Amino acid sequence: MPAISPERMRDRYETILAAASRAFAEKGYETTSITEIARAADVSDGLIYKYFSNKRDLLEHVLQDFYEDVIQNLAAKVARGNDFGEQLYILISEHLATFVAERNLCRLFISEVRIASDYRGSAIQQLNRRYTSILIKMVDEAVASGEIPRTVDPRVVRDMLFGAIEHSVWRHTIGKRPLDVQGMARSITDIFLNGLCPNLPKTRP
Amino acid sequence: MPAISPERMRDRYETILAAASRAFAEKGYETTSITEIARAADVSDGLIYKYFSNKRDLLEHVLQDFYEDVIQNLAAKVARGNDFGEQLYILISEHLATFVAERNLCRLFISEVRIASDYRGSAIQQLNRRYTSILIKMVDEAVASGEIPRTVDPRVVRDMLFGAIEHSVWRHTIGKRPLDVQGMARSITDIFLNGLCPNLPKTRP
DNA sequence: ATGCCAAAGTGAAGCGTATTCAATATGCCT
DNA sequence: AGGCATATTGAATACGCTTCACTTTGGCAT
Repeated sequence: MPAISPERMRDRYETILAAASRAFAEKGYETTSITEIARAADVSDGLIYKYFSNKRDLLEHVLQDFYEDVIQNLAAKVARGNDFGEQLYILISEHLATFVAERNLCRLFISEVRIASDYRGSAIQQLNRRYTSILIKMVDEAVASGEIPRTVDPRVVRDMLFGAIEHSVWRHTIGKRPLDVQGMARSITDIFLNGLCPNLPKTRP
Repeated sequence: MPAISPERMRDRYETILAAASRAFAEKGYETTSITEIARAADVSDGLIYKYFSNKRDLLEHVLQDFYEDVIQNLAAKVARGNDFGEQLYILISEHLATFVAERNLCRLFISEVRIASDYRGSAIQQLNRRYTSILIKMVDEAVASGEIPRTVDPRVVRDMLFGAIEHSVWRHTIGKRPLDVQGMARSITDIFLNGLCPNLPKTRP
C-alpha cells in the first residue's frame, strides 16, 4: 500500500542526493541551506526530511556514494603492480589523481567528516577502513616476502602515508597551482622507500 | 577621551578570550554559543562584538595565542639537536607531546581552522608558516652539510612530515588509547630517515 | 471504472543562535 | 562636580534547520 511506486521513490531520492552533492561541493556544507537544495531538486523543504533524517545525514550519504566508487577503482589498479615499490607508487598516484579529479568532494570529506566527533564507528569510517586496508595488505605481503623488514608496523605506515598524501594535496586544493600528479607521487614514493638520508652510499642511478 | 582605562579594556579582552578558549576546547566550536561565552566571562552578548568582530574571529584569536606559545617552545628545543637525525626526532616528539598536552586545542585547530576556505593568507597561516619553517631550515642545513641528498625538496618533506604526524596523532585525539610519544616519534623518525625497504642489505643492529 | 486511504508531499510555524542597534550606564578629564 | 565619549546592555532582527498539521496523489480492492 505504498502511495507511489518504488521506482519513483528511488528517483526522488537520487534527485535530492544529486542536488545536495552539487551544492555542497560547490558552496561547502555550512553555507548551503536546505532551502537551496530543495529548490535545486524541485522539492519542498519538508520532503527532504522524509528521505534523509537531517542535513548531516544527507552530507554523509553524498560522500558515501562517492567513496564507494573510489575504493572500487583503487583496488583494481593496485593489483597490477608487481612488487611493493610499484604498488606503492600506483596507490599514491591514484590517490592524488582522485583528489585532482574530484577536489571539491575530497575537500568536503576532509573538512566535514573526518573531523566530526561521531566519525568513530560511523559508516564512513567503515569505508575508510576498507580503503586503507588495501595498503595494510600490501605492507603485510611485502613483509612476508622479505621486501620490508619485519620491524615495520603497518598501521604506522598507513597513518604516515595517508597523512602525507592528504596534507601534500591539501595545499593544492585550497590554492590555485595545478598539481603534478606523477612528479609528486614519485617524490613521495621515493622518500617512503628509501628515506631522506640512506645511511649507506647512494646507489641509485 | 576613552571611557575606561586601557588596562581595563585589556582585561575585558583577556577575560572574554579565556572564557572562549575554555568553552571551545571543552565543547567544540559549533556547540558553544556566544551566550554561553558571555555568561562565562560575565559580560553581555553584545559586548563580545565590540572586542571581536564575530564568533569566528574569536576562535581565531584563541588559536593564535596558543600557537604563539607552541612555536616559541619548538624552536628552542630543536636547536639542541646535534645532527639532522636528532633534530628530526626532537621536532616530531615535541609536536606529538604538544598534541597530548593540549589535545582539545589541537583538535580545534585541525578541525576548524586548517580547513577553512579563508585559511590561505590568514594570520593563522602565517603562524603555521613560522612553525613549519623550522623544519625547512633544518632540511636546508642538512642538504648543505651533505647529510641529505640534494634531490630532496624541502617542501615535499615538510608536507609529508606534518601530514604524517597530524594524521597519526588524530586517531589518538578522537580515540581513548593513550599515545606512546617516544615510541611513535622513534618509528616516524626511522621511516623518514631510512625508508621502508632500504634497497641494500640491512645494516642496522 | 471508481472510490478509499496510506503514504508522499507541502510550507508555514517553532526554535535556537549569531549579530545588530538604540538606549543606558560608566568613568575619565577638565 | 559635571560633561561627554564610549563601554555596556539586552531586546529585536535575521536566518536556517527541523517539525507537523494538513493536502494531494496514485496504487489497489471492489
